[in-house]
Amino acid sequence: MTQIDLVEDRPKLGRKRDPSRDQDILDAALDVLVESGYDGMTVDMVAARAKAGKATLYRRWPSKSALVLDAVACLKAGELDPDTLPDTGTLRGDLVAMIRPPAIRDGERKLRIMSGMVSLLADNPELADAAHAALVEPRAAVNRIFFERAIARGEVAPDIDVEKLILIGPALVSYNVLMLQRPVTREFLISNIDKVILPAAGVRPPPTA
Amino acid sequence: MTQIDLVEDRPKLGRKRDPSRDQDILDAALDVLVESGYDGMTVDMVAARAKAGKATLYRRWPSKSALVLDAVACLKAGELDPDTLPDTGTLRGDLVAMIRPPAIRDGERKLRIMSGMVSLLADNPELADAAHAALVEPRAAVNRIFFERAIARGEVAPDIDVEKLILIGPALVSYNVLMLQRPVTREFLISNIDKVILPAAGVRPPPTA
Amino acid sequence: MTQIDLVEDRPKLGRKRDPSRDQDILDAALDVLVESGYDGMTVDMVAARAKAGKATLYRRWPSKSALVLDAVACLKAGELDPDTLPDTGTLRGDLVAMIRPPAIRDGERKLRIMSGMVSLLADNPELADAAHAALVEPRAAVNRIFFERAIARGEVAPDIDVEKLILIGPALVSYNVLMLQRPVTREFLISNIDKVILPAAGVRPPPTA
Amino acid sequence: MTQIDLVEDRPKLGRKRDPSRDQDILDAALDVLVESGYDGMTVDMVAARAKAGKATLYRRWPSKSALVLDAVACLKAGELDPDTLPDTGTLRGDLVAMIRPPAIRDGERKLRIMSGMVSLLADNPELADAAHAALVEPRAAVNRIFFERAIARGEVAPDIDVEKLILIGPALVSYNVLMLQRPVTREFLISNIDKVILPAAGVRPPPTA
DNA sequence: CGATAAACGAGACGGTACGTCGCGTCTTCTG
DNA sequence: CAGAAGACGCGACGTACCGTCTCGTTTATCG
Repeated sequence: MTQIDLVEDRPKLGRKRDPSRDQDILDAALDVLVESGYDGMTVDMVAARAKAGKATLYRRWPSKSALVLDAVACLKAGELDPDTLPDTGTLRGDLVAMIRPPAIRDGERKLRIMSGMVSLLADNPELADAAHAALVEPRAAVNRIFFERAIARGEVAPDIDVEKLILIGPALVSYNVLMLQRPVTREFLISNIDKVILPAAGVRPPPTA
Repeated sequence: MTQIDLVEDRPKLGRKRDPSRDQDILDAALDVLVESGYDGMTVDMVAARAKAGKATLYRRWPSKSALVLDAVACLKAGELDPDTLPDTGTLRGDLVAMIRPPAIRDGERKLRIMSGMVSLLADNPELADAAHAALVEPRAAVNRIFFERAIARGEVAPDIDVEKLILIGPALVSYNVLMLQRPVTREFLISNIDKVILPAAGVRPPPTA
Repeated sequence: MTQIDLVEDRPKLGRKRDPSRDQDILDAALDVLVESGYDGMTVDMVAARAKAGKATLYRRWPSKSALVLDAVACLKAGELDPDTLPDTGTLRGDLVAMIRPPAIRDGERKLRIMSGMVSLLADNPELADAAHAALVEPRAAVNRIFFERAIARGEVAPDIDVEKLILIGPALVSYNVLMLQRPVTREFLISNIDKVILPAAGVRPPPTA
Repeated sequence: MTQIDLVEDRPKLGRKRDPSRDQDILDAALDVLVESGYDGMTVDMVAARAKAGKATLYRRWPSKSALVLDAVACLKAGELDPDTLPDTGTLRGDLVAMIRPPAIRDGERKLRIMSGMVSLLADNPELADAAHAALVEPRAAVNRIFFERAIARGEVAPDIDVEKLILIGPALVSYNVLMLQRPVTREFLISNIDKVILPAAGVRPPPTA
């Protein structure tokens, strides 16, 4: 992702890079990142945890920040499997069904990981793309499916701005976690749905909300 | 803001702190911050730019992050003067009237400055409060005024969650700038108002939108 | 010695270098050098032993080798005090009187220390001068005194090449220790005097030798 | 020399070692050694220069130092051929006849090469032996022949310490080159003969010296 | 003659030391 | 005494080298 391969048809002499080292190192980097935070993380820590030499790391990534970003990019959990998505018959039902403790924890973890890297994104546009594809897009894709189902059902108008609506939730959560340092609770997520997302989608929330 | 004064009644012996140095240093810090980013910024850079010694900086702020945060906190432009706020008679009119190129640029600059500090917030709750008070609250307060006017006018229902609504805009903008690295355009801000904020407030947007 | 001072009349602002650190560091360097040898010695070891930061070392010496050489240059023991020199009345007596176990051990130690640095001398002529002044010259000066006394006594001809004669002993010892890795014994030193130095000086050695 | 063959009766399967690589590598090692000095030399440099892989080097020599020592050991020029030795009829004539510009240059080159390895000798006694056999002994052997001739001629007493006398010259030269970093000149070598070696041998030097 | 075992060039690997740079503190001198 | 200048202890960074291991290829001997 971050290392650009310029070679065309080099005869590939010499020992090949062991691809399994990549994953070992990325795993180690994630572990250390979660435990120590970006600033507290050390390249030597990662190398030691992965039982690798520092040169092996720097042969693959040009800097600590590139390594960390790649590690985060590989976080994409498998929650986006369309077969396991809930299908409750209503947009609200689907959105609420996605609120599960494991998902909350996973999202909060991702966000805290991201927090150390926001400053890196400004200098590396392509890294921002990678982070987006890895962290944002999977969750947005789930929402996109829900909205498309709702449009097919006639539950929401077909001319709504789906791309904007699917980002409202992530945006509100990110803002609360990163900027306001508030925890993510089920109530907060449900109020986001009922008070912002559904109205924006033109859906009347249930009277109890 | 961040520097806590523990002294009570020190006889203030010797030379007194030159208060003008504070502003010089903060200005220098902002300059360097904007030019080099948080990670690229050095305390020595700031001291040299302000023609100050490092000890003078550390006598006033306990760390680089505190200094930077204070510098950012001083960015709060005077736009929140209630007398200069637009009053167009409609909620949408007020919100749209706040979209002015200088404000956009200023906000975008603040956010990019903030980007380097997101990681600091996680470790320093009080810094998070300070950042919130300095950067988020002023803009939120303006929105709060608009919403309260709209409630007084009967334009929106009095039971809406004002505190949540006033943060939708900042959240969407932050997310787009920091996470997605997208520029802030007038169209984007207006679509936020018409497609998210106003529906969430229960106000029917104009048919042209 | 190794750090060349280019300044002329700089106003000497800021904190001064603590000269006592120089000695602490040199002492630590010598300790580590003797314990671990040149190749086994680490800059971090020296810094840790001296309770100094690596930057403090590198502020004073441009490299590990320069530091080590300076440390060795400071080895000059005070054995060359003219007042404590033996004066036996004969050249041979004086030379033999200098053969004392402590001096042998000290000389052997110096040589072993030097062994790690011979390669450094080739690249740094001025360092070679320093090493010579510190390690060779003191011993040579003692010999010079003995020969001048002998000349004054009429024991040796006044036209002998004193500068060459005073180096025969050090040269033979160095060669045996460094090249041949042989130990320095009293017998070896005495045979040097009787079989090489005295004949070269035109003095008939005693019949027992 | 340095590589010890432990095999007994291995069926010598597979491809055999190409003996020509040995010399290529040693030549490359010497080139790099002379150009860069011992510390500046890298194993990769040698391998690249010899168009060999590092494994090929390490299959033949256990370490960089062993390789270098072997390379130096192969420097032994053919000057020790007894048939080509001068035979002038006097000890001084023979010794002086060995002073030829090519020999001076060769000796100086050897010594500078040796300078990088002195530190290795302390840790590797067997390497010291090898170095001695390769670099010292050939020259000493020539001197030994000269002295034995002189004894046979009755020019010197038969009870002199030949083994010590033959090392005076090498010792003085080594000391001047390695320690004092002085060049080797014809005058220096002749004065060694006339002022040190011949007196030590009990031979009266010519009155002109 | 084909299989097999080892040597070969190339270069990735784990490890370790180097020399640099940044942070936050301490020291010296000047106003 | 505050303040500018800068040295200090500490520790992470990114580089370079050593000696080993792994590729794919070449070469010699064995079955």
